[in-house]
This record gives sequence, structure tokens and C-alpha cells, in this order.
Amino acid sequence: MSKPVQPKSKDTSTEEKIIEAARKVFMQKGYAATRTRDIAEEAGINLALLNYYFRSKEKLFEQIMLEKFRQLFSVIFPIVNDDALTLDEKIEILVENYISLLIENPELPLFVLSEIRVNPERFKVRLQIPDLLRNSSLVRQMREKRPDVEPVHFITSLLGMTLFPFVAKPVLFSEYPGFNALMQERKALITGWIKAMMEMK
Amino acid sequence: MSKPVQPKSKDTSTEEKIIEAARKVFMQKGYAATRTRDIAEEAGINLALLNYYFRSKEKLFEQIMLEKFRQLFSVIFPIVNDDALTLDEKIEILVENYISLLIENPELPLFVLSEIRVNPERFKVRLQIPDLLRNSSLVRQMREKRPDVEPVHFITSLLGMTLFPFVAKPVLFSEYPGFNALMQERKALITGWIKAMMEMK
DNA sequence: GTCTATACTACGATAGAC
DNA sequence: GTCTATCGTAGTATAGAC
Repeated sequence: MSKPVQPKSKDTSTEEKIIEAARKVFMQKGYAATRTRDIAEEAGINLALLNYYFRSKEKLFEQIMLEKFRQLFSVIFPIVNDDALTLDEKIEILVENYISLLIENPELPLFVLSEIRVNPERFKVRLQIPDLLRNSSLVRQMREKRPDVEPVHFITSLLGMTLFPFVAKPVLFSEYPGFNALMQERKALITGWIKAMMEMK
Repeated sequence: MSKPVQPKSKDTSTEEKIIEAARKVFMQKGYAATRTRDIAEEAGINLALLNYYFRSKEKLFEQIMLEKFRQLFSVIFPIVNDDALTLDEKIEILVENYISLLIENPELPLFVLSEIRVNPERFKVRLQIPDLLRNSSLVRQMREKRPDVEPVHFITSLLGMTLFPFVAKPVLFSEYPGFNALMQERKALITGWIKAMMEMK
């Protein structure tokens, strides 16, 4: 019932070892296909201990999910709402930071999207991305520059060009050797394209 | 061991009822979270009969998966390889057809991507999309027009701008009322943008 | 072909010793 | 805090009657 107190903790704490293992296994197989036994084995502990620390598979998963969700969206908000940045700067930084993050964590977006897909109501409350974007500095700047086009179209294109290659990686780039280099190269391309799209009448 | 022969078949055959139910439940929950009992119930039959027709959950799933996979990619290949079409025509038709398909089947791409993600080796053999695209008429035309940019960048952008909104729908557009209208409107935008991207030096 | 009943296994979770 | 052993259940699949 009560939170367990930190154990002796030599190298990494047991709790952290479990989290680490859960990260790996959940990310690989998804929630439904993951067995708590796999996580315990991966962590080098046993099943009972996992339940001692986290009470249930579901509770453990929610921690991982929240962490991954934050990781995926923390890139956006600080930039999107920063009034000190011009529209062009926002675009540059967004693309740069996102692709860098995704090169390090290529499975991140598809993992999050997949889990939300099969359990939308469970994660609905926490995330109101559309609302958070709607009155952002970015949207205001876009509307000012291009009152004739819904800002959502520009944002969707930016995110699509940036995130989609990683989302589609298992299908389109599974054996692609130069994928990361290609994504690096893509930063400048996307930035240029988006800027041009916003000029085009 | 042997394939069951068609039953009396009044309205829809039992086999078709099961397939129909499997489509619905698998698409909704994904393979791992789906219980064969759910499918049986949805089909209005019982569990034993499902196994009589399809031998196992896995076999049934593979049929659905193959069907959905084809649905998702059948849009691409006829167009991409048609030498009679100009580059601009290919772009127009691809975007038009894809968005129309996805408005009718919004969950299609994320379903396929999610299942391949958690089981890449199982579906790897059947699908060599990259190879199929590599020497296509589309890629040749792109290389001719723009020898300085990898065609994969244009293709990824086209697919990203087109597919991404549907892939991200559970997160970005879950409560968005005018989503379909927005996607309709998007057809012309994407087409124009891609053409412009290919002109930009 | 279709049903009921059941075998069998796998999984999540807990009891209880240390 | 960590383990072994086990309970309870839910899930796939099959046997066998009709």
C-alpha cells in the first residue's frame, strides 16, 4: 500500500533496474504482448519483486508511457510558445531538435502512437495537444503571415515530413543503411521547404 | 487439415461473418490484446467454430493483416510504375487517391504500422517496399528532374504530408470535428507544395 | 457445420519464508 | 527487500455429441 523506501542501492537501485527493463520490453513488444515475467527476467530480478515495487503491470506501464509521451512532446512546447523566436527560427529549431531526438530514439513516436491507438480513452485526459497548440505563439505567427491557410496545415506538414520517416521506418526503411545520414541531410531540406511553403501564394 | 467447404450460406457465409468480426476486433485492439472469444461473440458464433474455420488466432490474423497491407499499398504501385503518367500527374493522383482512401479507412495506416512494429520479422519477407520503389518510373522521373536531391526525400515528404495526419489522428485530431473536410482541402495544398518543392533550387 | 464441455497452458498477482 | 511456491483466472485450442 505504501511506497517502498529506497533499498541499499549499490549501482543502480532495484526500482531503476525494473524501470529500465520495462522501458526496453514494453517499447519492443507493446503493452499487451509484454509479460511481466519478461520484464523481471530482463531486470535480473523475479516476478514477486516487480509487483512489490509497482503493484501491477498496468501501473508500471503508465510510468513508462508518461515518460515517453513527455519525451516526445517536450520538444514542441517550449519552442512553440516562445515569443522571442521568429517564425523562421521556430521552424529551424523544431526540425533540428526533433530529428536529433528521433535519431537517438527512433522507435519513440510509433510506440506512443500505437499504444494510444489501442487505448485512446485511457490517455485522453492527460493530453490535449490540439488545445495546447491552438493559441500558441507559433500559430499566431502563422496566421499573421498567411491568413489564407489554416495553420494546422503547415504544422501537420512540418510534423509529417519530420516524424513520418521514423514512424514508417519498420516498413519503408527497415534495411536502409544510411538512414541516419539521410535524416541529418533532411533537416536543411525540410526547413527550406516549409519556409518556401509559407511564402507560396 | 483440409479447407472447410462452404456451408449452406444464406445471407453471408459463416466464414465471412468471422472474417468481418475479426477485421473489426483486430483493427480496434490489435493482435495481442484481441481475444478469440471477442471475435466469436462479435461474429455471433462460438469459439470452437472459429477454430474450425481458421485453425488458430494467428492464421486468422494473417489473413486480415495481408488484406489491410494490400489495401494500404495497392494505391501506390499501379501509379508509381505507370510510364504513361507524367511526374506531375503521378503526384496529383497519388495524393488524391491516398487521401480518399484514408478518409474512408482512417485507422488503416496506424494499424498496419503498429502490428509490423511489434512483429517485424514476421512480415518482413512479404514486403520489400523499398526495393519495389527503387527502380520505379516515379523515381526515374524524379532523378531526371532533380539529380541533386535523393528521390527518397520527395517521396517521404509526399507520404508524410499525406499519411501523417491519419497516423497521428488519435493524438492530434481525436476530437477534431472538421477533420475530413480538412483532409479534402489538403489534397490541393499537398499537390501544390510537392510540385513547388521539386522546382525549388 | 455447429454446439457444449473441457483440457491445457500461460499469465498476473499474492502468501509467506528468509 | 528478495526469494520460492502457488493461487486464480483467462486464454487458446480440441474432443465429442448432435
